Amino acid sequence: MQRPGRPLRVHHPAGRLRRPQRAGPRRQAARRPDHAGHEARRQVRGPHQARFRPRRDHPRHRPGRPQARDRPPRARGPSRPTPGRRPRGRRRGRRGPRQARGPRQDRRRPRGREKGQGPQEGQARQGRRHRGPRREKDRLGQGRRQARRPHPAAPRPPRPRPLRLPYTPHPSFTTSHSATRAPPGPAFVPHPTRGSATRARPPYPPAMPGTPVTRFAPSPTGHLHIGGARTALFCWAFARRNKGRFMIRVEDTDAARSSEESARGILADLAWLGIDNDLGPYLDDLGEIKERDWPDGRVRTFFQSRRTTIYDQHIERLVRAGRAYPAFESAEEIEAQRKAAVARKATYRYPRPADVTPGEFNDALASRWERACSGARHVIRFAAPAEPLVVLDEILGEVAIAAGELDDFVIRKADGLPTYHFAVVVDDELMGVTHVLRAQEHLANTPRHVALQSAMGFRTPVYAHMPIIFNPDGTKMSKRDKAKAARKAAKDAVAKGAPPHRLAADCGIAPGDLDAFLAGDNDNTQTAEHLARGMGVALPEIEVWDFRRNGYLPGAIINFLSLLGWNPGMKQPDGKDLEKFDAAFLCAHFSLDRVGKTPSKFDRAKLLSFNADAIAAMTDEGFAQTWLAWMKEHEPAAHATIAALGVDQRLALAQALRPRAKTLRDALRPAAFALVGDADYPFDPAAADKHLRAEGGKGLAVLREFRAVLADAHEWTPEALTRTIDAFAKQRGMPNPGPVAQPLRVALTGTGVSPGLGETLAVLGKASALTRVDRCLREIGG
RNA sequence: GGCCCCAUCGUCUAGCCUGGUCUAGGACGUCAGGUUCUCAUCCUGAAAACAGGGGUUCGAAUCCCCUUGGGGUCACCA
Repeated sequence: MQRPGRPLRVHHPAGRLRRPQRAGPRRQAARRPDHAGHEARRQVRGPHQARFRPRRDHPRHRPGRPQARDRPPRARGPSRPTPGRRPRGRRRGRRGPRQARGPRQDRRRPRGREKGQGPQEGQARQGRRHRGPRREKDRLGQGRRQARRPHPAAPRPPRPRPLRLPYTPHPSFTTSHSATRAPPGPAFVPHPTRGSATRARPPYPPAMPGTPVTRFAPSPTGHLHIGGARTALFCWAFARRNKGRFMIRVEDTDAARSSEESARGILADLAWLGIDNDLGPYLDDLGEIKERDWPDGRVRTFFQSRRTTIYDQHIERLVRAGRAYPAFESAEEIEAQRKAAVARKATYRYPRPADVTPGEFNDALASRWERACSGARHVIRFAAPAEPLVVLDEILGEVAIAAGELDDFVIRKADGLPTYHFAVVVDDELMGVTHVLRAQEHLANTPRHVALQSAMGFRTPVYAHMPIIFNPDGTKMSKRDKAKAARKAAKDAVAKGAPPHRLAADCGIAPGDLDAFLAGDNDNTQTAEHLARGMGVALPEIEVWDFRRNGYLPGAIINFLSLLGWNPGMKQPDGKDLEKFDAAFLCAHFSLDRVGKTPSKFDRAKLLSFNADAIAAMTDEGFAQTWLAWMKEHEPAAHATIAALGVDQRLALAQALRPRAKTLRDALRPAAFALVGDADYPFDPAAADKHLRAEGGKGLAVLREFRAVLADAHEWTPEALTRTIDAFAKQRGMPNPGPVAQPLRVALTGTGVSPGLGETLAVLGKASALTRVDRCLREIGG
């Protein structure tokens, strides 16, 4: 057991991977009362005692701290040892050889120790001179930190020790679990999307024992959120960069909201992005979910809902160790208490029952356990530790949480399923996860996890909390945004006089569902989408699926997402910042120490620009292929028409469309002329007036003349046709081809806007082009 | 409200760790020109930021403190 008042230190499974204690955690430094006091302490305190200075040393907690103006003069000069600095801003406090200053000599000291009592005079100075090399290339985003060793003369800091519990771990913790329902299946089957060429030689060197294992753990309650995709991407890139393994685990412990269909969709989106996993579920060629385990088959299934037996064993272990207990209050009772607390502006914390003594499986707990086992409805709560917790975060630095902030949270719900906190901790341990990269919204959960790990004797993985992605307006990007947008559109429509029952019928929604949705009773995404489709309203793109459907390229999304919170920090030969790169580049260069702390807003305009550039970078052939494949999935009718075109025509179309398409869906609009029959498009009256009828039908006359030229053309390619138009204009003494091009454009497409005429003619083919011109001359020319 | 995190152009960011080379660089967007058969692409240019205050220093975007602002989290959701 930890001594009270002493922070629980996290420790890492693989000692060599573990970063040494940071010397410059922002917060600890911030607690320094002032330079003078600091200076004195720096001189006299040995490194190790300093490490356990509890946070009560914060200046705010210490009365009568000296003010700045009371400071004595300080030593000057460039060689003056710099006091621990407060890291600020991006990356501050996470780079540089801080550790070598001597481990935290100026930050932590045991409670009660006063200035001037430390034995190691001058230690800090020495430590500083023995800094590790600068900016050395880091693996695991930690290399720089590894270089920061304490000075050899410095006493070794005490090793963080795992908490011991009065039990031996259940054999199931390290071996296979026959109780789980997972099919046996082969261990480590090759990834289907890697293709046969790479099957013989894996694209990534084989993972060695002790290499990092990251995981992406989605909850299958809907599509893959774009923020989730970023998390998955960084986890994946980190694993690839460090020759580790990337795992997917399905957190489906919310029985009411989880579905296998969602899991399938998320897996498909991940595969579409090109994020492949070495461990956990994947989709096979038939779209069936398969799982890939460690070679020794230790996990069996990565679906948490199938692992309840395992969680139950750990729950019992915890209860018998007196670190968890059954509680019998109903959810309603708790809710009432919480509301009451909120009403009197107090923070609600679950009050630990008087008969529960942490660490003791006494009679009271035994009878609670018996009552629970005999079927009484209950939850299991964790007896949270009373001591303060400190969590090391690769991105944020050190995050401390005061004692008593944690209450006895629920670890197993009344339905018998574990809560997120518990399942995560158990599975990260059992599945061999070494690095947890997740969104910053989980930061506040981390102390719970660390406390749980300590209580269970588990290792603590390396944590890295990534900045959150927001909407441009600063609100959190959420699936609810879709519901909000749809609700607003629908309410507007109703306000303008559309009867709700008509709206529901038009959109294919049950009237009751619509009422509930409009009233804000639920944020059902499906209802929102039906509504949007029925009303022809575009919903905000929030999920990967939205971007996929709207014709974004996975490469552009990967590139854009990478830049949300990370950047390579490299220049191009022309001196500009490097920001266009592919997934392979990311896998080669990703590191945690270039991940920022600042939340970012999701700028669709920039993503659109990235997508347009990605399309511009394709070949015409590649574009034609990708576009066709996209249409087949999302616009089958258009696909049928375009697929019927000849190869040359398709290529001409690609050539025409590619420069003016920002997305694959975008290409549909300029392609409209090719999607209609020769007699099926109307002539835009305004365009016809302007380009054909104006000035006494000048345009019509030119068109009539050019029709003859067209009829004589034998080389029917975009380039040749463009030359024909130019030559015709020149011959007629026109300053530019406009006077012939615009009438022709209206004739061929019905509008004044279309791709280049060479391409347009080539796509249509000679017969179709002449038919269209004739029809125009007939209908407009009379 | 408690606890925690964050702070450079409108947005994404470089620079910060290791203070001077920063009259702060790039990208997206915006605006103004130009090329072009329309639209789009493309080219050139411009406007645009170190949140505020204090401290340390010969010198602060950079180190320290405070304030302010933004965000996260406080579930039998994950």
